[in-house]
Amino acid sequence: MATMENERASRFPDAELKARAAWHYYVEGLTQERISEILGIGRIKVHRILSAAREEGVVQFRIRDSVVECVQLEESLKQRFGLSQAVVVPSAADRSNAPLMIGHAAAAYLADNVNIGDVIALGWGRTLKFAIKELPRRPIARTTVVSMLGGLTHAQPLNPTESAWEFAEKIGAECFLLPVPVYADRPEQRDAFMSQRSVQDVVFRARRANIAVLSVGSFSNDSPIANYGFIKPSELEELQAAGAVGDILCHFIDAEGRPVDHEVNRRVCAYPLQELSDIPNIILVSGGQEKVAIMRAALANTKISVLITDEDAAKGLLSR
Amino acid sequence: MATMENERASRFPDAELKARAAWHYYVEGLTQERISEILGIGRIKVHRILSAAREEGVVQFRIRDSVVECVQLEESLKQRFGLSQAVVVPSAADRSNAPLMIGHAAAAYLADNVNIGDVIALGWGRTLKFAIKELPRRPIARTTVVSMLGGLTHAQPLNPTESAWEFAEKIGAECFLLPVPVYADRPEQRDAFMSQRSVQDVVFRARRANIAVLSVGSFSNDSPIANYGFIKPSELEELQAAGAVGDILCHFIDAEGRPVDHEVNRRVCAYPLQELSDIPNIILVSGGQEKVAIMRAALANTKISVLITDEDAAKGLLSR
DNA sequence: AGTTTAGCTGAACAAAATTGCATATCAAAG
DNA sequence: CTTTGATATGCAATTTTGTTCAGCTAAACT
Repeated sequence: MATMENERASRFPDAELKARAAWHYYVEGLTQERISEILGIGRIKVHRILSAAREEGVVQFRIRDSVVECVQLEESLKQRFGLSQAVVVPSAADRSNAPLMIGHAAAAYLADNVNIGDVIALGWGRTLKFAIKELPRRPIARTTVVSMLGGLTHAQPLNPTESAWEFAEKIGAECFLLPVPVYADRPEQRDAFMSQRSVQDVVFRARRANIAVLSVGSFSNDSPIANYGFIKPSELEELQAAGAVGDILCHFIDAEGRPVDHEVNRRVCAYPLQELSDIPNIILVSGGQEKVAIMRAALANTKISVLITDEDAAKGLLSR
Repeated sequence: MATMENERASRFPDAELKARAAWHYYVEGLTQERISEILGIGRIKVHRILSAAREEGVVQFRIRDSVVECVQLEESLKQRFGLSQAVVVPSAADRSNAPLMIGHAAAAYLADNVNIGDVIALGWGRTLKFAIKELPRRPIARTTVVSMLGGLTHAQPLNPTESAWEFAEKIGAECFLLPVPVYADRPEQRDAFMSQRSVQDVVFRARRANIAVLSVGSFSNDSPIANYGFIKPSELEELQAAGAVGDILCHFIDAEGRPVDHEVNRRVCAYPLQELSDIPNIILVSGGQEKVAIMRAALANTKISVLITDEDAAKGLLSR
């Protein structure tokens, strides 16, 4: 197996300093200058170390009180969509921060709800990436993480394989990956890939998962699926023309949640949509205005039991 | 029962705003000015709300990476004192912040280690107060908190009764208090108090606890036991002359951990020291240079199983 | 050696956060 | 309707934090 270059290495490899500085700054409440004296380093370096600590999730923030309005939305969502649980966070003021905020909440949820022995089937998306990043690194015995999606051929920072690996590493889980590209070049190749013994084995494990964590993608142009270029712009247009409102597990579906009839959906190497129902507890993590349509579609045709989202999306889902 | 004035009410009763502001500030990383626009309030008010949020523990900070040197100390402590677990945090740069730092760690420990059905016997101290304050408010089913100490007659911010109540409230536990003063005026009164049916009942419950959380006090002059004035300065001197190095559960003990022979120890209304051995899992939370002697004494004569402390104290305990 | 390059560093500046203080607001009491 | 006291607000001065940039060092390359 090739060397696993697990993201660019931190600029400050000295975890000791990061942790110490973070303690003094966040817990003890000292000023950065004071910390620089204590640690015997420059003030600016302290600042940079603290930034790195936040960046890497060495310090985590947890907001305890629930926001009243959000709690109401949670209740409405549970009722309307038959969820067992809903988490609604305040919407990010800055649109592009939505994944950050929702990911944060998802991390908190997962930290509290993954138990010994759980098998987690994992989807993919920017929001999930943030969730995984913020997950505390605490081993949970006999857990398993199984990726429901193939990988990207050229390693990208945002990659199903990478996400699953990182998740597994955080909770000390065994990790199973689909050793195939997300999209094969041709449908026949997809079938060939998927019928591989090793692939079938991983899909089988995913089917036995008790938790699925997944996200959905929209057609907005900052969507990774649009930008990474494994689907041609022309195909994206065709998909939309065919009624697709977005993707779930890289399958494009229409407003009713049904896969659209398009070649792309026959090239995808992923856990089959219709088999999601084998997984008892499906957690959908997604939010932001632009995701409302695809979220509604996903909710319509998949038995989601937990929804983690933001106010904007929650209101959008509940309107009309 | 008199009205329970549970600490001065927050200056900003609007939990909604606090939570929202905290999300935007800590999770999304917005500036206070930007938040003031979003929430439609003054910039300075945002600042004050955030302060209140920190103050009240609405936001919590968690530092994930362990500090290498601390981990080594933890190992040494476990070995040297036969502990099942040890937690060592960096020492506060500012001496007076030690309780804050250690309390933070204790809160994290308790949050992870209190389980459904646990019965927790609780001591008292500044460090414990901080620990309780930082504890996340999450109900844990069928838990019980039992105070091992009597209360202060004049309500003080730092009060065994208050601490137990707050702890119980945080985890949704039933709460049992010792309805007597910490120190009776005369030994005979102590005996009378302690033989009360209601008191015996609480002591009995404490004896059945599976977890005890306690701290120790030293003779340093910022120690609450010295300042609150229920022990006269002359008595404190006598105690020291008699060999006492500090107190555990308000019993004064010598360097070997044995109660000194002094009237004060016959006036204390608390769970009896020698019965601590009935509680299987005793967590000692304390730290700072000046506590080394009393901590060593406590460790010598009580089967502590978990020690939560700081670098200074850890080094002190391990030296010689 | 001479040159290039990447990585740090801190000085100087810009932005943001914090605090003390004066003023404004409001409700209860007169 | 006024007074009074408590509380809340914002201004301004100050401290702290964040950012940019130019210099420095040392390893890598020619």
